[in-house]
Amino acid sequence: MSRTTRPQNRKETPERILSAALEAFSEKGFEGARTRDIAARAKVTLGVVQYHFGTKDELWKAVATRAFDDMAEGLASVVGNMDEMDERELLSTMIHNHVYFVAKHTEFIRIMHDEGKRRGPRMRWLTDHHVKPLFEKVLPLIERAQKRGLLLSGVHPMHFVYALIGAVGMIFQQAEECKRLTGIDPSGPEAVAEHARTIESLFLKTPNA
Amino acid sequence: MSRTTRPQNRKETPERILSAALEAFSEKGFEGARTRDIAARAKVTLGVVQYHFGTKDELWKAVATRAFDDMAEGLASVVGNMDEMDERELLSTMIHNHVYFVAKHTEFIRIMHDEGKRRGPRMRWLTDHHVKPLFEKVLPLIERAQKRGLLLSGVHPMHFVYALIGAVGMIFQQAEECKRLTGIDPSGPEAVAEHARTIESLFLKTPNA
DNA sequence: GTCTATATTATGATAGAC
DNA sequence: GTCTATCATAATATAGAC
Repeated sequence: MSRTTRPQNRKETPERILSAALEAFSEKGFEGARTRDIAARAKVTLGVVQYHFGTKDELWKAVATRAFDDMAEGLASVVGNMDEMDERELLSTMIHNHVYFVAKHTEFIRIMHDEGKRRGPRMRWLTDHHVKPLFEKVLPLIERAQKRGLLLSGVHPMHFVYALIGAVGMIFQQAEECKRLTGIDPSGPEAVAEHARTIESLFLKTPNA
Repeated sequence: MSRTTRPQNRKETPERILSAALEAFSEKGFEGARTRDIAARAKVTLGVVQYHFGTKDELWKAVATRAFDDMAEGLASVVGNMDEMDERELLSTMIHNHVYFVAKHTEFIRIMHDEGKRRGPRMRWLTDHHVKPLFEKVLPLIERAQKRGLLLSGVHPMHFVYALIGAVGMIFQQAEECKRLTGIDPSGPEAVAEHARTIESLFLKTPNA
């Protein structure tokens, strides 16, 4: 019905390539992913990928940017209407949202933690362009909540933040291992809900203490 | 003075190769690491690496086995003399030891979390040979401590365990990012101590509750 | 915009001299 | 046990036809 007659490939080519690249980079890492494979997943040839995105490195940056924007957007939407809820409720919502987001977008988290951990140009680029801006936005929220006794105080927020994102993400990052280890898929609906409860119990202080 | 006259290379060749490989795999991942580079770091040639360890895959397994054994050993030594301390003290010691271990052996943790997260033969091998046996040894300890109210109860131990190892390890796994982000080296002595305190406060319940 | 063909490079693995 | 030389393969990147 639309302008073209392609039957199933509703998405435009660059979008398909981006999705395919996200999958591939997430599954295999930057070095492990093959541009030919990405092209094949997107049902195009190598030349097309390079026509749209240039080098493998530029393709990776495009993928990382999209992944990060999606995550940051989720957080921002909550912070956006801060005024409508009390602070404890806000933090609880943020934690739950984030657990659900990470569970639903395992690939994103895997890419973040994949290159983010290595000394190298991609780690520097990712940190400078995406992680640092987000970190500096979240930091004051943490510090205020610490002062009000809603979060563990007496420690540098850095420790709290890394403990939190590690606690939230590890089970999903290691989802394949977890499945083989326990037989349970951590991304299943009950598991996600239980993980969110676990994280909230551990990290958000009970009001009546 | 010893049998040979090599000036600095006290360690035997296979041992040097193993150390070099641990470094390389940790920095670049399995695919990113180059056997030629590993050989160069160990001050030998490619042929020598292959003489001692065969294929790249076998070399990786040797590295992973050594890394895992080192970690498991630390835990076992604590559990070994359980009887001499009360349970709370035991858990506290385990947590602190583990934080210090991970901080000191960033490479180990990076390798574990690197292949452990991908579907593939290395993940399966690692899980079956190392992760699962350790997990099954730790599980009863967790469950008992949950029953006694020392750890968060009412959740499947799986969630607790992954939250804990994530909270402990993420800051060290992402050490390079953390340095660039905050200017602080999380593996420095003060940072490690503070992280251990953070983890204990978050995960080990206070006795007077 | 998409494809094929080619250039260039570099990998893991092998074979054999010393 | 260590080295060098080489093989077979496969990667990214490029150039140009359609």
